[in-house]
Amino acid sequence: MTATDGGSATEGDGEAGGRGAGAGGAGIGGVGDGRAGAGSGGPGGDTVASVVRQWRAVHPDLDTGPMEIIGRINRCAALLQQAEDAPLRRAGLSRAEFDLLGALRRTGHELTPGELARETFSSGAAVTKRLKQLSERSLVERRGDTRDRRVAHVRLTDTGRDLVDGLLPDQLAYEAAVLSGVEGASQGELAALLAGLLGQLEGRLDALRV
Amino acid sequence: MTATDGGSATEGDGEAGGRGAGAGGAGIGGVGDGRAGAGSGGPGGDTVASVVRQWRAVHPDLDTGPMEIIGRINRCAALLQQAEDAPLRRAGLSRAEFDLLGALRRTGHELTPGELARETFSSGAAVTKRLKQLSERSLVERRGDTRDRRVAHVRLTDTGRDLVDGLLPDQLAYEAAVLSGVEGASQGELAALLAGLLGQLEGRLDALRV
DNA sequence: AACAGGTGTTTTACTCATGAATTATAGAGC
DNA sequence: GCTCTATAATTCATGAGTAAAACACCTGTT
Repeated sequence: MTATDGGSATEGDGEAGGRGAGAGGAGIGGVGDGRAGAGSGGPGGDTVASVVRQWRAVHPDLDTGPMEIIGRINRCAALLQQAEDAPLRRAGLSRAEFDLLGALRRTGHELTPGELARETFSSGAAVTKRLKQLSERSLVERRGDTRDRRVAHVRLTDTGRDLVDGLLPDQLAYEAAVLSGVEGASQGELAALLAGLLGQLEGRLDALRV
Repeated sequence: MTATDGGSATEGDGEAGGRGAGAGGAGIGGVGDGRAGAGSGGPGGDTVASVVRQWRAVHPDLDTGPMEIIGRINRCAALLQQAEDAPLRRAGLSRAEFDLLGALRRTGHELTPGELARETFSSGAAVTKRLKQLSERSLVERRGDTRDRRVAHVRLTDTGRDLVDGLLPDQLAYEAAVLSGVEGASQGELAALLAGLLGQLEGRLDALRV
């Protein structure tokens, strides 16, 4: 997120912790958190709307359209990340750890550290560290490949599997509650529009990485 | 983002930073980055869709609806954050730094460090550090309050103002390019739906923070 | 005037994630 | 068999961000 976006992302998704973790900045938006003084999103507007108004007052000639989408996505992500992990924290897991366990659970088979890194969108170093901690907690196990001794295979222990399976319904219920303010039909539209955008982004980002 | 979300946020968002910064994890999604092996989003679907399919295969009884929205928001935010800062990096600024400068520019007046923290959705300590760096680069200046000597007032230097004004059009053009794959009418719908969601989140999150 | 309590900012200690370097291994070409 | 290159995982050094402690200062009360 950038100052143009009126939102913050965080630090990292799943991943970025140092930063991450941190929730991103406020973006062009630099919107603040709702408690913010400046753009508290007056009557009838979210904080991004008020940031956009500020920018338009200063630069009336610029097309602020992109901010209204990108800023809101970043801002929503930042807020959701704070909210989202309540059920996880009760289980003593970080989001990144749950992501890793979830990747193993949903694929249903062993994964190598490299595959886990790609799957969870994080660096190999981060995966190495998480695997160490998770295996100390006996949630995952590693075994070496018999043919290629460079590679390891990671799988969930029974305990790990049970933990994920127990947590998942809580997490989904929590997320459903977070979204409950949005009408059912709108939720469907939103999901569809986001799918379109995401498809474009996933296909094109490399090309745009100027 | 959590494993339920099929997306990552990155490296941090406005607020939470530690986390952040990193590009978040892949969420229940743990979707990977598009280059990921597993859920490469086969024909006709983004990566979140394929993650959702994996979860449904394993837990057919669960309602995966929330993942399709939250996962995509997180994943979009993660990808946008990587892409977004291309113009910024050319200027030698991080997003967080640009957010801070942008807050000063768009409000049009001096802000205290505390106000900047709220405005950019980050911690006071982070603002202190950024101000130090930005003032070493002569992009901002501080002055003490005459009445209350605890507080400082920060303003853009002319150089800082010019930098923001020069960067903003590039940043907006870049964001417009990123969104160009989405039809104009859909962009409007998307912005409106996100505004609705964000309004809900900003109003309700405290209540949900169980 | 002195104190108690509160607020704004900075400092400190720590965490987490990254990229680059490192180690160990595989496999192709000669 | 030996060398060269590529790949998988781990370790190392660094940077960003946080929370909490420390500081500095204000303000109301007695």
